[in-house]
Amino acid sequence: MVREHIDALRAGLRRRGVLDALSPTIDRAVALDRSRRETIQAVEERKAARNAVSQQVGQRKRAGEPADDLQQESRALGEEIARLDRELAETEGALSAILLELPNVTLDQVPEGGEENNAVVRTWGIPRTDARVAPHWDVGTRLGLIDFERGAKISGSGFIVFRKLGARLVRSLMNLMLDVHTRDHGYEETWVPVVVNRASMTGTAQLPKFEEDMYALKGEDAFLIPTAEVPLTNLYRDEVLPESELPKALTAYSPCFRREAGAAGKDTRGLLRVHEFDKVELVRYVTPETSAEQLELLTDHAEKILRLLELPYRVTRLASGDTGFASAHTYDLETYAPGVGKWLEVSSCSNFTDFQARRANIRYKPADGGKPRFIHTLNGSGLAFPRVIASILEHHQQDDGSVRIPAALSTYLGAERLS
RNA sequence: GGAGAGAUGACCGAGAGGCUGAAGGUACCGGUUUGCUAAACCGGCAUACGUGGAAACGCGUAUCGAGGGUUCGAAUCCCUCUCUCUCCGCCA
Repeated sequence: MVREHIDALRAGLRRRGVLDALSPTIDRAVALDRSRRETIQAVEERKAARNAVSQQVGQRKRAGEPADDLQQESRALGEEIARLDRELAETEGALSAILLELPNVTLDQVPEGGEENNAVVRTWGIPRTDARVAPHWDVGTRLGLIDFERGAKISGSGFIVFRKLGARLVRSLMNLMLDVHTRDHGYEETWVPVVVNRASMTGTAQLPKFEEDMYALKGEDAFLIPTAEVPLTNLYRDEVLPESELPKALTAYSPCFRREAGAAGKDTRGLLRVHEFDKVELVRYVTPETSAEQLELLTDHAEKILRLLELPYRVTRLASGDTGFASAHTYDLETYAPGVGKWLEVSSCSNFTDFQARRANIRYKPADGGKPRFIHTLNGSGLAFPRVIASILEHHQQDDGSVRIPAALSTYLGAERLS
């Protein structure tokens, strides 16, 4: 597959700005692929010969004739086959290891270059610019909604305890988001395990590249999910779906676990970067022809939540170099938090094209009866809670220090104001 | 956690070292025929990789849960693992 698209792959890597680093790797993959095919030919030739000889042995035995010479010949072939098979396994192992290290190729509308080329495609609402807004950790603590100290005590820094209306706020966000996505946007509600096996982590491409970023279970080859994308996308791993079931839209609430190794000191204050957080995730399984428009749809579903929460936001199209490893096209949704004076990423909506589908082997049977094809997968947060909470506590903060709760949320929370 | 049973094509289900890519049936597709909310008969009906070919298709290899082993030869024998079912234990 890579063999036929080698030029597209090189161009894609160049747009990400990683071609120079990965060029030798590609050369190696091409060489391994050639070697693989040569070895296959050699080994299959010998297997064909062995099969023929073994047939003759069987015939002679049935006829009561000795077959020692043929058995000798076959044994010799068998030894060669064993040697070539080992060689083949090594080559294929090396090749697939390389292929797992190669990122997805971004789509044409994605700008080249790094972060500096990210482009805001639209905005909604008006960010507050007054300097009188307190940061969310102050408000949250003062109103008794968040207990940072005890979270750190029982679990470590980056683990949050929500209390009273703060805890209820978390539950309200979950209900609001799930209700909107299932009722208004047609997603199937699911509830998934937060522990998954290695195959699932590989299927959505968290592995092998990002193993150090995740929590692994001791004594088992299992991990805590960094996002519900993992169980939701792996739900149909190794399956063939009828085209009539597409697009298939799934949503799930889940806690998400991230070690955030190497992120110490960067945006870590308060709720901005925590090790365990809650999120409602959106996943879509679609046909290749529709994935571009489906990304627009999914992104709008996520934006809808921000509008209901009356939080100003902007949508950014990530440049190639800033687009995630597995993604071909990503929109980031950021809401403005005036207390910390930052745009907070609350959702990342991506089209993975067939990148995950190849790894997870998810296909669909075309309605016209053709051969199964890889589907395209998309996902996005709809939304991640902590930064949304930070934004609510800051953007909706009143002069008297209380926090106004927008109407869509107050029905769930049972309160129109936090004070 | 302990004991036992099992895993074969879309599905059901045979096979118990070579003649099995795999009987038979169901479903599905094409055809014939009987004139009718259908039956009978005939034919077709896996995937992947490699290779040849413009293509139709041909050839080779692999695949009977997964991986290893025994053997000239494994769906069939041995080992490990995974999953399912039954019983016991434990538990929200």
